[in-house]
Amino acid sequence: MPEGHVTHRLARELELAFADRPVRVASPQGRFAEAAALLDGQVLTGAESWGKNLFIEFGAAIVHVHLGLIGKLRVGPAAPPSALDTLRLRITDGITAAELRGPQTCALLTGEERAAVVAALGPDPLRADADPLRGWARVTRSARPIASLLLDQRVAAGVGNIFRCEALYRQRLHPLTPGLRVTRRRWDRLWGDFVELMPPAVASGRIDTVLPEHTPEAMGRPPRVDRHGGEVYVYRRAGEPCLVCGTEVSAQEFEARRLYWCRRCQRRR
DNA sequence: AGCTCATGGCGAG
DNA sequence: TCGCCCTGAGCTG
Repeated sequence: MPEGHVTHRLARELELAFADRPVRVASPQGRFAEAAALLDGQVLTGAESWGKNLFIEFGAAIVHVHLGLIGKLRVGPAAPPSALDTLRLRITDGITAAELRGPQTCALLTGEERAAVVAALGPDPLRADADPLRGWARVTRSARPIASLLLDQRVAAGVGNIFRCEALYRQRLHPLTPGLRVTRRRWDRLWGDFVELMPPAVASGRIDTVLPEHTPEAMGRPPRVDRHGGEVYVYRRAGEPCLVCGTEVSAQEFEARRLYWCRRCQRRR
């Protein structure tokens, strides 16, 4: 579920539903029970996201949520919760309810601790104050492959496997290109793709990366949308024809994640 | 009913 | 580099 667009979207949804109102807070599963009891009945003062981290604020007390690979936070009309054994956190005002399951992190933080989490992150393309040069500084002095660097949250906070594969495709960059061989111009364009693609993903809840001239319809093929809901060039399309050149999309395990690319459009150099 | 995999990240070795 | 954590959807049988 979770690249940066998801957590930013959730922050918006939480603010819209609960900001400046007292809420009921509970942890039916029990693992967050002590903190939940402390926050129950308090005013939810705001919600903010930084990369893949979500901060839900109750005055000075901050709930830090990181969904990890399988975590989900669903915000919707309040209804009796099911599967209480996995329900880590529930926030409700009686009208709307937010239900958190399977997070990698759900912890109560002080402002200072939150600042430390943020300080460990690189620039977030979804934040207006992001400085892409901080990411560039790491890329240009690293021999690590660009595919590895793009998942490093110190390089670009909030970028995950879909945005990584898709931005590399859009810039026709081979995933294993060493960072120090990536030119400044190419980095600017990669960053530009994140800045261009991520805000619409926050708004829509899906990741769309395909240019109008390359959509399956434009190429005379049936529409093809990934399970995550978006239209993409290579992500999870192994063996299918590249939308631009028709070559079978390649896939390979790389650093415990699946990497997708077109060996013809993204040549090594 | 069971198995596999997933848009992450951590710590041990 | 690997194993591990967390949950549930989408397959296979």
